[in-house]
Amino acid sequence: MLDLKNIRKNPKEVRKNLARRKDKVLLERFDNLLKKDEQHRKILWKVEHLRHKRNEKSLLINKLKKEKKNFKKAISEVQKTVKNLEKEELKLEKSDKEMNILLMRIPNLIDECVPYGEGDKDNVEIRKVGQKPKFSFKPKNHFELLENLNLIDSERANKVSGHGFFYLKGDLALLDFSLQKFAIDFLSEKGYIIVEPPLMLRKKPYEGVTDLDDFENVMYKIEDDDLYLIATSEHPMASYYMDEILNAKELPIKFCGISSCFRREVGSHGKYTKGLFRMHQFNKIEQFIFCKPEDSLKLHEELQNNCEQLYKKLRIPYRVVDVCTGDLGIIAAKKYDTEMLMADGKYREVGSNSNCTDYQARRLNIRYREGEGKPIKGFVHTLNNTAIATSRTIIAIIENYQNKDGSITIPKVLQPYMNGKKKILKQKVI
RNA sequence: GCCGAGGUCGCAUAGUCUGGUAUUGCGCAGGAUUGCUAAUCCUGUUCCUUUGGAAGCGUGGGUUCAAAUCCCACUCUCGGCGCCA
Repeated sequence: MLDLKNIRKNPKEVRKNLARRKDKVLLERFDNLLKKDEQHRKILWKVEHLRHKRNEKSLLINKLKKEKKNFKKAISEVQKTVKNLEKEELKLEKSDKEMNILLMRIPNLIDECVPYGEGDKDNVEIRKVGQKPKFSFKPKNHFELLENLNLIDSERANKVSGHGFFYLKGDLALLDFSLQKFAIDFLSEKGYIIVEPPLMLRKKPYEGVTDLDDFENVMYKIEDDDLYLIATSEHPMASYYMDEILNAKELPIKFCGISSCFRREVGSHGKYTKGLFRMHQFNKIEQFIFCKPEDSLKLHEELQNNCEQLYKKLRIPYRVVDVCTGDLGIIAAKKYDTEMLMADGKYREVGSNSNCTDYQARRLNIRYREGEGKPIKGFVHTLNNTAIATSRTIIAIIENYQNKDGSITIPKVLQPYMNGKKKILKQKVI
């Protein structure tokens, strides 16, 4: 959510920033917001005026009552005002709701250096790291490899849970755990606090952390309860401090979240869906930071550096792209995507690093002050980046580390986590 | 799940029975005073179209000219009991 006061103060500047997205509908929406705000304040003034009239009369009634004078006439007089007020208050309530929805749908102001583009095709490559592996044979897709090794069962998962679910078995399940522990150890050493959050959240925190459209397309709702399965641990970590005031002396606060993630993935059929790339449920180690506004740019780079170090240690070729205006989404002011090289020679997203500035914090009402007893200074900045999403990283490992006989070499850094095993071989059928 | 107590502005606290300007202290900001500091005093500390208004007492309804206060529902926290991997 943007600061309405700032919009009122600098409507032209805000409009200019939004215009960089080259989205006509958005600009119309923004102009509509400005118009609505003007109307809204008129209604507000009217309501307050009527309330004033009523309050004055109320005081008079009280005075007459105390003086044991007749107050019946005053009451019948004020009733007209009250009726009128009720009408205007309904208008105000409606206008207030409309304003809120409009404001919630205005995206974050984008950082100056974000490149312009219409979609993910226009993202700008910043760097490419690692060598493309050379195979003396035609490399296979991870799903085929995993099926041949008896490490995955999608048919039985489909039978019991439907499309998009899998049983990971044997060394594949172990590889998943190993990747998580590898990332946890790395971040823990850097001082990130390990957090295992709730896997379900109420609607209120959810409205704070994400775009409203996500409710239909992404989130699973728990029937009979006001609860949603989390789509990423970013969400429970961001809402951890909801409605709280942090002490700047404690900032930045760095979290390393561990969780399964649940996504409905509505409308993403046909987009490279075979196998582990798009699952309804996967595991992710996530980095999350609360910080002072002046530190967020620098920490955004730190988060980026962290995940790149992990990928370098795993020796998987990757590239980093600067996400363009059209692919940025609503919450982030600036975003880097990290993409790993897959067997078909294409780079695919494995992690996403967002600087949300104060947009999320304003929605969640997370403020800070310079010290105990000092006045509230403003909203904190929040940032999040994937450390390792196991499923997608597993794809990259399987496809980049495959051998001619169909076995998979385990990356050196993961071998200690895999009981010293160096290779994944065909498992017994079960 | 049951019983009990509670939720008041940044923090603490009074008011709730018996409806009538939300009290007081602390913190913070600005000003006055003062060799400096401290103390003291004044104003402010949410929103608005600011010589003035309005709102705000966990949330949402209701009753009323008027609700922190009365009624209903919900929610969270704490304590006790029950169930439980």
